[in-house]
Amino acid sequence: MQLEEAKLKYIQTWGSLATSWGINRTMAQVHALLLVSNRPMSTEDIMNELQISRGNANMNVRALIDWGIVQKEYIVGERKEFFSAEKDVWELFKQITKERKKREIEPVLKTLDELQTVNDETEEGQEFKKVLNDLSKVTTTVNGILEKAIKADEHWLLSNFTKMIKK
Amino acid sequence: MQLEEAKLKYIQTWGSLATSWGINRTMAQVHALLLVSNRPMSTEDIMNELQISRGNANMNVRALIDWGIVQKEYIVGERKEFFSAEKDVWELFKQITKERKKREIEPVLKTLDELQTVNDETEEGQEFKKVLNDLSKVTTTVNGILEKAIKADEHWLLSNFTKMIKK
DNA sequence: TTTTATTTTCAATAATTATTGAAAGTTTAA
DNA sequence: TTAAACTTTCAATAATTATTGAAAATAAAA
Repeated sequence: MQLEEAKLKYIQTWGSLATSWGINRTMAQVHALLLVSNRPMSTEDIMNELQISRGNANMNVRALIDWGIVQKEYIVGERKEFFSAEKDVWELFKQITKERKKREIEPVLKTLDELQTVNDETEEGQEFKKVLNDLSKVTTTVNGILEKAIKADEHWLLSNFTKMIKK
Repeated sequence: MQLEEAKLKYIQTWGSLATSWGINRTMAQVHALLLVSNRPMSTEDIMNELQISRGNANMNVRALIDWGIVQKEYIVGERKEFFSAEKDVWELFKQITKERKKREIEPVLKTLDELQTVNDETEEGQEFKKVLNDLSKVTTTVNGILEKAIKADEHWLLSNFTKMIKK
């Protein structure tokens, strides 16, 4: 397979995985493009490569910057802005995890906590509380795993975790 | 807060979390409904509670059964089918993880492997391979964590993992 | 200044995904 | 059998989400 073909396929693959996890396809593709590119790209470059509109390119690049996984780069003698992506994929994974944890999981934990205050002594009420409680426990556990993964470094994760779970 | 109100809020919360992770909102709501219900429910019950059509209720119940997190129940003297959800939320989390791993992550790993065969000795080609390789490593690691989490029991996860990461 | 290059915004539109509802299919009971 | 109860399917439609493109805003150069 040729390099260009492989890059395209990679961009597509990444785009569809993202889609099935609720991430905008273009956003994932822009990111993949910056990841495999060996030089910073301008909005125009991105538009051309992915065949998308200026508005779309701009919005998604901004979103990626918001997520902290794409940076602006200034090139001397150029007026345009250029963009590049963190090449360390583990770092990228951590960033994404961190953001989604904050944006999506933590608010749910908060709501679950609030719901715990329901005052109902019937059997049904008690069962509901039990489900809520279980759910909070699992959500907290998952949140904790993500939290630790974010703080851990790659080496730790690959070695210690593997060692421990094989024990 | 009253029990019924709390249940509704719970169903909504679950529905929107699901949506942001690429899971159909109704599917999550049907599941939440079965989870908080203390008795098996028929398609009609589900239709009424969630105010959705018969087709929608049917399709989503089937999907949940496919995912292995909802079971059919037969009630003596009743001709209709009834449904109930696994009340053990950790079990539920494991099932979902297992399915999504199989359906979504593993195919990506396969594609990434294929792309590794790209034959390009330029610097650009080598960099691309490096990105691919990093990505495979992270994806494999995540896949591994999920794998082990699926096999581990809740107790293990809550105790050993926490212990280890605090070390 | 004024002009030109560049970025951002957002209403209109397109694409995708979810839902309905009625017809067809299936199962059980009379 | 036949009829009634129930389930499944799927084309049509609605709802949601993504994308365009041109106008407005901003920044740099003349």
